[in-house]
Amino acid sequence: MGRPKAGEPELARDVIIDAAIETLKADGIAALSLARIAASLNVQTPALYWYFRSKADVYTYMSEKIFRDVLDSLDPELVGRDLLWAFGCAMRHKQCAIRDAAKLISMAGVSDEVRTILVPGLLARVADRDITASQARNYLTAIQSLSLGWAIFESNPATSEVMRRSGDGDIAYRDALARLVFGVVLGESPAVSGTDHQEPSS
Amino acid sequence: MGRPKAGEPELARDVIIDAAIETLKADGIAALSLARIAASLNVQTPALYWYFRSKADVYTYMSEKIFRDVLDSLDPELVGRDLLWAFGCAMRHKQCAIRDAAKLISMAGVSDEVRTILVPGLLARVADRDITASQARNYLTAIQSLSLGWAIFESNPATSEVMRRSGDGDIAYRDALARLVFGVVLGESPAVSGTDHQEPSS
DNA sequence: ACCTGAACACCGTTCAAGT
DNA sequence: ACCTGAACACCGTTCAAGT
Repeated sequence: MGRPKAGEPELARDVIIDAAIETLKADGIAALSLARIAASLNVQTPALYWYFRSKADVYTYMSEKIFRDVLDSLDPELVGRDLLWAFGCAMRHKQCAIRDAAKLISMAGVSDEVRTILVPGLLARVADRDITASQARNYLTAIQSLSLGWAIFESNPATSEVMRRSGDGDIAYRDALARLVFGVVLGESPAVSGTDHQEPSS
Repeated sequence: MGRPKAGEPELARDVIIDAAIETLKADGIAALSLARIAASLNVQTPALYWYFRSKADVYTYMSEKIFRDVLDSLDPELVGRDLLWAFGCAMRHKQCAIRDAAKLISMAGVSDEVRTILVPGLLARVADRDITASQARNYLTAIQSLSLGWAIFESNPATSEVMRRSGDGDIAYRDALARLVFGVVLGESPAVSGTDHQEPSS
């Protein structure tokens, strides 16, 4: 391993992205360098430039992969506010599962796939009976903003100390999410099929 | 300039932080290096290490300065939800005024001053008649998360293209903020003295 | 006390060269 | 087509040395 191959290639875009996300999980975004990603693949750093144009490019596709995983975890039956709620829960679930995922997303660009296919597809499912296309965009922006900001706040040890270090962070998040999505003011979660996230069926 | 001084010092923590924020405004966070900050002060890079322990330290105090400016812009009479609303508006106003302010905050640490004085002071003012201390923390977390995430989303050119490129971003933000703070579902801004931000009176 | 100059390890990126 | 090795500019950080 590590020497030029004459057979099938050693790397692939998916392999690199997966390794990058594993490195992110393990060491956080501060340590996420191309050198470390390459080292985890037993490859020299410039090898990555055959598959990606820049480090920013790697970030973009890491972000796409995370977003796609979130979408895949959603019940395809869901529409409207129920879909928004499930999306908000799944987004938070993913950000808890991958360390610094929110910071990665905040630094990363948006791929063509996400911009022209995934987001429009999601918006189309959200725009149901009583939600216009414009409202769908606004709701989605609010939910993504809330989940992104919340994860970033929680990742800061000083902040999370201020903001209480018990297990009620989830409750507080779901409270805020419910206010954004359903307009309810307090307490009981709305009646939603699959109030938690679902794993992809594949 | 640039040579060791025998008189009063050329630098000071405030001067450095101000120069850093000006550099941030001008060139964005990607170009915010200690070398650039030092160059804008006609000083060598290691000089900054006399005043700050690390680049992270500089970031922390840049963030503190921004937070303090936001707090200073608030009407000291405000309490409870009215204060939360004004804080959410002022936070957004500041993030619009300083490029990449949200990304800076998301990367920066929290200073002792912010953690032990400014935030507790704000929380004490928020916890009014019908808001407990615990609810105040949760509300504040939600508002800071929303404003932070919103600014980050808007800063991404691809995202803001998807999310409509008209001037209604402000309306959408205030809508979401109103749902978080007051629980109202749509439209009219609540009756609040000073629905916009105020400049510091000093 | 306050700042410079030189040095170090690390990084992203490019590119000729190997297979 | 796919990967290495060497090189470049830049970065954060340390530290002895100057005033």
